[in-house]
Amino acid sequence: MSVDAAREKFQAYLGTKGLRVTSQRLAIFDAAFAQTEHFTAEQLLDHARAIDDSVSRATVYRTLPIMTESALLREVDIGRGEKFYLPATNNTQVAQVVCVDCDRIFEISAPFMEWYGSTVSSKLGLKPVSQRLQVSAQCIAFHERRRCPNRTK
Amino acid sequence: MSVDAAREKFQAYLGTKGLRVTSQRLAIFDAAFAQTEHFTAEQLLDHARAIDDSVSRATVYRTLPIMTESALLREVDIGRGEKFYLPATNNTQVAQVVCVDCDRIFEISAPFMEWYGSTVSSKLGLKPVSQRLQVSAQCIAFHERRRCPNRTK
DNA sequence: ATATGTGCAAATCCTTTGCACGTGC
DNA sequence: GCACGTGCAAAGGATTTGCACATAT
Repeated sequence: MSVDAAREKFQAYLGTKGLRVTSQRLAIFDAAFAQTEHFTAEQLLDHARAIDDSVSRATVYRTLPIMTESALLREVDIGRGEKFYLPATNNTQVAQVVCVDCDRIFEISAPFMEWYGSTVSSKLGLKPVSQRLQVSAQCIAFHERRRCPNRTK
Repeated sequence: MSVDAAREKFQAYLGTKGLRVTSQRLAIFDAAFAQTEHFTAEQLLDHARAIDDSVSRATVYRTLPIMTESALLREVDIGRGEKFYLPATNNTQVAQVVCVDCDRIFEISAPFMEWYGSTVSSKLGLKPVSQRLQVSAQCIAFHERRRCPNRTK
């Protein structure tokens, strides 16, 4: 989905929910869809402010749920205090591999995850809503040098 | 492993690490191993204080990492703000199914998880450290009544 | 016109930490 | 004795919220 198509989807979603299209929400949207990596709320605030410096932290936090509910963003919680976000693709069956050396998050297709959720839930008399699979891992070759080849900073 | 064996393991672990056996640590240990369900730090504090009312919140938070490092407790983070703990079994390949209606956490054996972690990590040139698989699910039969058959409270 | 949205700062929640006193070894 | 442990209260970091003002529809 192109950024333009996504932006239209965002505006359409706001309309159907009786929510308004504001300059701040558009700035936050544009900032989010300019990202190529996972980002935090704080990073999103910085980028959104570069577009529209009236954007506040509160509005970022209020807009993120709207963008995840409308399936424009996917939220990734790897148990690190802060949550990460990513422009959503149509594939929701995705696992994360987190490098403990560089903290980078790799998204990996995990097509069996949904099957597993159904199998296990039905045994308990439950209906699966979502599932997450996360692997923590460390660099092999570079571990002794205390440096990760994936590290960018 | 019996509670007595676990308590000895705890004391042995403290010894090898140059840590001391204190009445507070023992009270926290006993409180933890008296639990049959997942518990939070706050709940553990309550139960530990019933055994030894000098136990403080700080000591609970300082003791929990010791008990997880020594593999006596397993920490379960389901992305709910607070972490849950459980006396550890020898099976670490366990997934969680969380009922969104009653918040109850079910532990399910997931023997393939480790295999998956290795497979995916090695493709990225990483060495798997740990993995977690969690399914959110809702009650089928009782959902319309807004009540969960698993709910205890 | 008015229901929604906004920025600000204070509040919240779980967890961690500095410090002076207490205690196992 | 002294290193390690403790309780208390304050600090911490991410997120949420109350309020008065602003604005999209």
